[in-house]
Amino acid sequence: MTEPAIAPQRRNTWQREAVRSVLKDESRFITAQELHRILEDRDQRIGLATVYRALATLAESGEADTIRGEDGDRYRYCATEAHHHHLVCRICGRTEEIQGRAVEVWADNTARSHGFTDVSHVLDVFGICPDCAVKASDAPTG
Amino acid sequence: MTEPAIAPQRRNTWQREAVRSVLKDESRFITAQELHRILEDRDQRIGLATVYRALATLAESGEADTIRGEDGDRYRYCATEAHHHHLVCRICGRTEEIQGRAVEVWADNTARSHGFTDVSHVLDVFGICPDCAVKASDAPTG
DNA sequence: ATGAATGCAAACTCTTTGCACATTG
DNA sequence: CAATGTGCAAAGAGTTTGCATTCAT
Repeated sequence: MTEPAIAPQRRNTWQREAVRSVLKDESRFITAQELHRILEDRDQRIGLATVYRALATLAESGEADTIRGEDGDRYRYCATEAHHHHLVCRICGRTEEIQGRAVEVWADNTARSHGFTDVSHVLDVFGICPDCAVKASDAPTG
Repeated sequence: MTEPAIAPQRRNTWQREAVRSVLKDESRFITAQELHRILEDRDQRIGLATVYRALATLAESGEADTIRGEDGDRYRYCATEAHHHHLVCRICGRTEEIQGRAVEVWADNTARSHGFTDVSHVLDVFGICPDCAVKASDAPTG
């Protein structure tokens, strides 16, 4: 089913480490371009293409999670190896990893009852985080 | 909170109706370009930009659902007005609308326990539908 | 009539790729 | 030293937009 795929060797370059580092510092999903700009602001000169490639590699190896935003793919460092979901702040983007055994079971059963097999699912929860809720109540009407 | 938004007027053009029609015939999420090609195959000459605009309008009004695929945004006609999720065949794309009260509650509670408010969520289930499962078992090894 | 919708092409944004050069193991 | 990774710029893919024209109301 899957390709013979000889596991490609991976070299440790400072670029790749820099990308990983930024990802670890962020608690939200960010785009390749955002990450690239962050590195430039730190005077870490790196090619945009390299950032794209590094992120793709990290995602492929499971070190990072991906979601598609309206402005492109977003990446986030994975704290948990295990299957999990995300609780994302609609305003600041801050993200927390959450789990829900019940949901896994529900998804599985529902799909099976429709005759589907090989079931998987995507689930993300959105809301406004405590910090942003406070700021919002402070904000003027306009 | 929301804009004053004077409800924009909508005119009934055959183009918009054609897009709606294709969408109703499909049981899967399709891209603007796919839909455009389907219309061309029917000798319905229509601008690609018009298809994009029509789909955006339908999505905005809630008549269609959207998801982002790797080849762009995909649309599907909404059978249910109410909140629902999708069970999508990973092979043929066929999609069924499903509901799960339990999941709604779980998402809400989980988010709240993390201090999040104004909660919403996105959930899609993927699998292989009965038809495709059969075809797969028929298929040769290579 | 009159303004919303269409069609076309140009413009845009995000992402990928070809290739020469630099690096890692 | 051989395979990988990097950087840059050009190419791709999907989507949006400006504008003159057409059409629904």
